[in-house]
Amino acid sequence: MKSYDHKRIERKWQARWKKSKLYKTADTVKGKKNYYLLTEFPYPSGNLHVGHWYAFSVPDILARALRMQGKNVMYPFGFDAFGLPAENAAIKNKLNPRKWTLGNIKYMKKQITSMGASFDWSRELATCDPEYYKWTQWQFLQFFKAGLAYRKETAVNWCPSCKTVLANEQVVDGKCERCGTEVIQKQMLQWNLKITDYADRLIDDLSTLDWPEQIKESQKNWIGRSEGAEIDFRLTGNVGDDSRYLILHGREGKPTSVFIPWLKEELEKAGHEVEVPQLPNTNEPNAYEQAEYILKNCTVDEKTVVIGHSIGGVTALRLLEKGAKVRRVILVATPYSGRFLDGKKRPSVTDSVKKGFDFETIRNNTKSIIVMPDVKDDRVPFSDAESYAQKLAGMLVHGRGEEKHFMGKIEPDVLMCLCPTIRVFTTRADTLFGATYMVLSPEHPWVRLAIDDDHKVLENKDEVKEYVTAANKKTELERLTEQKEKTGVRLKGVEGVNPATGEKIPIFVADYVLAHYGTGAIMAVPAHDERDFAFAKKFELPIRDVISTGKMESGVFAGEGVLVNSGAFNGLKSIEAKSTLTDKFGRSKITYKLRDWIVSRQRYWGVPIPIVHCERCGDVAIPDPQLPVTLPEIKDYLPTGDGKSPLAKAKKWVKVKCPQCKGTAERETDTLDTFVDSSWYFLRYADTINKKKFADMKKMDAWMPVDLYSGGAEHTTMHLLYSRFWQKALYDLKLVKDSEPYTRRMNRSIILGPDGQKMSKSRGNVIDPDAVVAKLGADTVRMYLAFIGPYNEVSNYPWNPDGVVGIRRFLERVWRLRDRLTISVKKSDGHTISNIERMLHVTIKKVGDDITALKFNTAIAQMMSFMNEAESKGITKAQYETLLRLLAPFAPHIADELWSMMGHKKSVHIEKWPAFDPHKLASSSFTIAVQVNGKTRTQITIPAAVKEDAVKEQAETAAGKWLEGKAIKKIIYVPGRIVNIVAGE
RNA sequence: GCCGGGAUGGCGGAAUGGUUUACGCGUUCGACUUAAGAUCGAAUGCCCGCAAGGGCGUGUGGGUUCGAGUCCCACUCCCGGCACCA
Repeated sequence: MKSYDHKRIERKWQARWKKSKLYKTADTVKGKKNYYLLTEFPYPSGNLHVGHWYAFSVPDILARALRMQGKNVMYPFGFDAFGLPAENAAIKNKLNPRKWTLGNIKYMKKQITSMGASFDWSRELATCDPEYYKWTQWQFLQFFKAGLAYRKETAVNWCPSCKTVLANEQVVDGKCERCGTEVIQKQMLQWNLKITDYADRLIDDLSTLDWPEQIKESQKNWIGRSEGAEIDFRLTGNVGDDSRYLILHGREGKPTSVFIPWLKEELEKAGHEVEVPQLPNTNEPNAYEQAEYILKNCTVDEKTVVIGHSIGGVTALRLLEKGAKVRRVILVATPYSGRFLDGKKRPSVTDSVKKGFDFETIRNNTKSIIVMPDVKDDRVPFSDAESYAQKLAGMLVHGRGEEKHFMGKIEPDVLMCLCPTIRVFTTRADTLFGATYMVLSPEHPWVRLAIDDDHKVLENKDEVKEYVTAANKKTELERLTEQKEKTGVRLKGVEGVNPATGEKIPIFVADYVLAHYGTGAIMAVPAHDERDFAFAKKFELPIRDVISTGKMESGVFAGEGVLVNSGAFNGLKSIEAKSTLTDKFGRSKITYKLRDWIVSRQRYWGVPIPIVHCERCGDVAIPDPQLPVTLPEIKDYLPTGDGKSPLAKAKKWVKVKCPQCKGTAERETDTLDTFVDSSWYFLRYADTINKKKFADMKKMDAWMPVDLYSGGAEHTTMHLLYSRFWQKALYDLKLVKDSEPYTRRMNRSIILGPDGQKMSKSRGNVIDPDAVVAKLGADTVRMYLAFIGPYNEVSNYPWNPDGVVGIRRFLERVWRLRDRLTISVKKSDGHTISNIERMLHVTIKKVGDDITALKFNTAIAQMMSFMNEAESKGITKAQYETLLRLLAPFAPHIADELWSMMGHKKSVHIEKWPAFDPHKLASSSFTIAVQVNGKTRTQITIPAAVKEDAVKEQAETAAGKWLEGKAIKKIIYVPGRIVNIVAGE
């Protein structure tokens, strides 16, 4: 007969499957359950490597097996087509990124076809297709309208080589993940997504998922939730102790609104006089009227600090305009120019707002102005605060509201701005008695305030300023690596008050305290914190042990202890002391390491952010009918270098009419991070062709959540976290029905070169799959990759060129076996099952079980064992055909060829998966081990039906040699396994 | 430092508390061949022994058990995540 010609066979069957549309998946099939098998879609780099084969052809085994087992399986394919390489190629070789990408996709599709994978190509997608990114933009705008997308000036990771902003996840060891260049810090206005709002749910919902523990742990670490306490430390010294305070509430407010009662109490506790008037006409406030009212009814003098919340801040400014002279003005979540982020106007307030201010008079009538917007405010645009701070020559403080727009009952940032208090975060409230000094980060708002303040708060302002300026120049990494010694400067003229002991303690600014974590300020407990200890040693600060460790030597860091050994809490356990002290002096607080997701990229080849910047209306969403905002064609893809995207060069495109006021405006020129594109592609697969929605709800319902998602371990804290966030955000907007996208996830291993090293051109150890396929066939390559190790565990497997040959041999043996099939002979006794029939049923069971468990390697091993037996004993036509059906998912081409050679007209891939007969699994007799005192000595063969006593007797006889001179104490018989004779002297 | 995962022949790996090393590769011997390759058959954990057989073997040390790769305790090393995160 013909020999196994893989080239002919693979070409033939790939063409037939395509022609008969064998893998086109309907959304519903009567009587079949849907199963959504997803593998991470690739970037169209232009060439298929072994990793792609491993990623796509091995899960195809599962897809095919589940189909034969009666599931309606969707196994889709697409391309993550936006991103840097296309642009780099464009810059380097003067190619159009679109043409380059589309060319690569075309070529790769051809290569992928050679895998013989059962992809449903009718659902193919590419993220650079306007029909796709129209919906990326649309979803982004839903988030924008819901306040989940916002623009903020942030210190961002900037790659000087790629000339773009990088997400934290793209910075590895302080270097650009892509090009290895040292990343620097740069202040830029960036689009952010509020993933931090979802931190708790992203952690808590992990428990509902069938994911490997390793991935869950990684995500938890990344989010970094830690439960601790915030404790307020009052300041004393040159902090304007004789100030009196006038608090002006906002629209629809009163003296008991929001944080006002709390703030009043806190200020009075510190010994200040506080006045909170009830302003007139709060429903439709008129700032002029309110200012008049204050002048008439309240005390306003040069010791007065005026605090205006929201529209109350406008009143404060009008007050100064009218000539009131005050010590300081603090605008909390103010001012706003009469428009809101949602685009709605509130006409009743615009009169007294819009009129424009006499900024000069205001500046002259106060010694300082602080503008403190809430960085997470979703009502008042942050940019308003920036421009007002500039016009007022005021200090801009990036505040953080407990509630958006500073609407919380307690707003510590407001109190901090007024000087008397610094709030610290600690997980060790039990060590409060040991806090002997405080440290603020160089970026701490109060430090910025103090060095800019007209008042003489600090006695060594210049020294502090110098330190802060130097620290700001460095990146976090530089601070860490450049200096092993702790540095810092004491803030002279102010002291903190330890709320537990009442003692006055020094305050330092030092860069070992991080600005973005907790409150950016700490209470230092040198006896129980290594870092504080090092700092205290250097600056000769007191070290007080408040936890009895028994190990404490004078001046030596004591580490963690058990019992609190201080004043009122003597003998209390740490945990008890923690909660007691937290309740008494602070409040419990949860912090996260996770930061918001910066999504803007100063790059051409990405999704344009569908926003228009209008002088009058601010940031305005592009209306739905105008979507998608398509990428304009440009000539030069190089970034401008000043932080702007190459899109800024498309002048005609940039200039638009504001959709709201129809005046001239400019388009946003940044594009979206490609992780945005991939945050929802799995939803689109459910309904790739939909022109009215990103996907039809019913169709998504048919497929989502994904049953199994296979992908690379490198996406654990990036794509996997982002897409979970995206799904939850869509869920909250009622756009999808599930709050989690993937039920089961597995991370895939990496295929190394034959030398055990990562494949790379420079090492010369790259395996070209096309070459191996040409030589040995796609079936061999697929099956070898499945055989190399368990698929559901992360490891690194070297490609063994000899090992591949082993699989090819196996397939050749299956091919040749067809010529040696025996004729079925009925056993005369009719009861006993032939050994080969028994083994076939064992194989059916094991192959099925192992595929479901993603242990393709042992499934293949079982088929090999069966083949070994089949070759020596011979098998019947029916048994052979059963083997072909088991082989079909693994080696689809050869299986279909042999199946048709057996005389079948239809493809083996639409056959039913063979069922095993449980009665046929058991052997009629078996060999068991005989142990003496737990050591295996010999074996006996016994019939299946034999009684226990007979087995024991037989074992005793067989083991006689090892029992000489010993008394048998006990015999343990485990049916089918062992007999253990326990004997002694 | 904290958290998670792991360590089994020459190699990739199997193994519900029950014959350690299935399956494949490699190696050795044999058959076929002028020869090589391919193919087929046999052997293959280590040590001692002509053999029968014996001893030792799943990172290290202990424990539980009739019996431990598997369960418990302590440790070593490797991989992954986080990390001046208070």
